[in-house]
Amino acid sequence: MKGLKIATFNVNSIRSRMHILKRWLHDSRVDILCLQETKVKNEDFPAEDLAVLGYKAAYSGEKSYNGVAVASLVPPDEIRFGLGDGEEPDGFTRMAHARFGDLNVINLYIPQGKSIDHPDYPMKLRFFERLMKYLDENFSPGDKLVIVGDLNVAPTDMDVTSPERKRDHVCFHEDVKKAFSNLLDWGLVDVFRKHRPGEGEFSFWDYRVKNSLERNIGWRIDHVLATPQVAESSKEAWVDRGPRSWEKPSDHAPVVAVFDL
DNA sequence: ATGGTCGACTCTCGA
Repeated sequence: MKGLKIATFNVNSIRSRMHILKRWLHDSRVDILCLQETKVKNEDFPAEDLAVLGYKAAYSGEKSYNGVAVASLVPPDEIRFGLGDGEEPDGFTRMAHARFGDLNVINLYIPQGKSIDHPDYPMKLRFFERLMKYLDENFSPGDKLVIVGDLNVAPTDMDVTSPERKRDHVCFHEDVKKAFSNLLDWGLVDVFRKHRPGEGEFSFWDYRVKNSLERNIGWRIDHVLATPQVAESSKEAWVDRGPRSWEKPSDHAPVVAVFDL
């Protein structure tokens, strides 16, 4: 497939972001959109609004927190949610695995971790380990696999403003950066970085930092990773800042990558 | 800028 567009977007509540999502999907016509932090129970998911735009959605959410969804112009052949390893939290609202023919797409909302001395931080690191196990058990680097989502880690000094002040941050601590690099070492390529080698390429700008978007004080924590043959087929990648400047923006902007598979 | 602002929900938590 030529020009297959895959995108990831942490919407921070899909219902309060629907006006943005509709406009953006109308304009972008991405083929596969992976959403995080939908913050909605399945019974309240706005599937009909997406269907009107031609998108079929599969979703797994809960009240107030977390929630992932995969919206696509062509529905996946198969989709499952969670890590399925019997461990808690099972990631049911943090991980989706969709298969489109021989292309596998994993959509992740990795736990943020709160602070490095909070129990959620080791839980976050454990989540990465469990993800690695999932990859080992289901794939090899020779398979066609794309992993996208809010991984809640800025992998290098280039991926955050003032890295020297962020060494103890749960999205920049050396242990979580190691977890990210373990993913790459497994056999994944940072597709966004491949196409965008420059500084200041962020996907998240904190609400709490005044005029963070205008000053570009942000983080690159939303990622598109792919196995080598898929990465090799990628044509371009970008952060779409449009939705971030629209009315009632999310903290995050969509990250888009195009593949000729 | 150790403050700040959203979203969802009971007022405080998560990010």
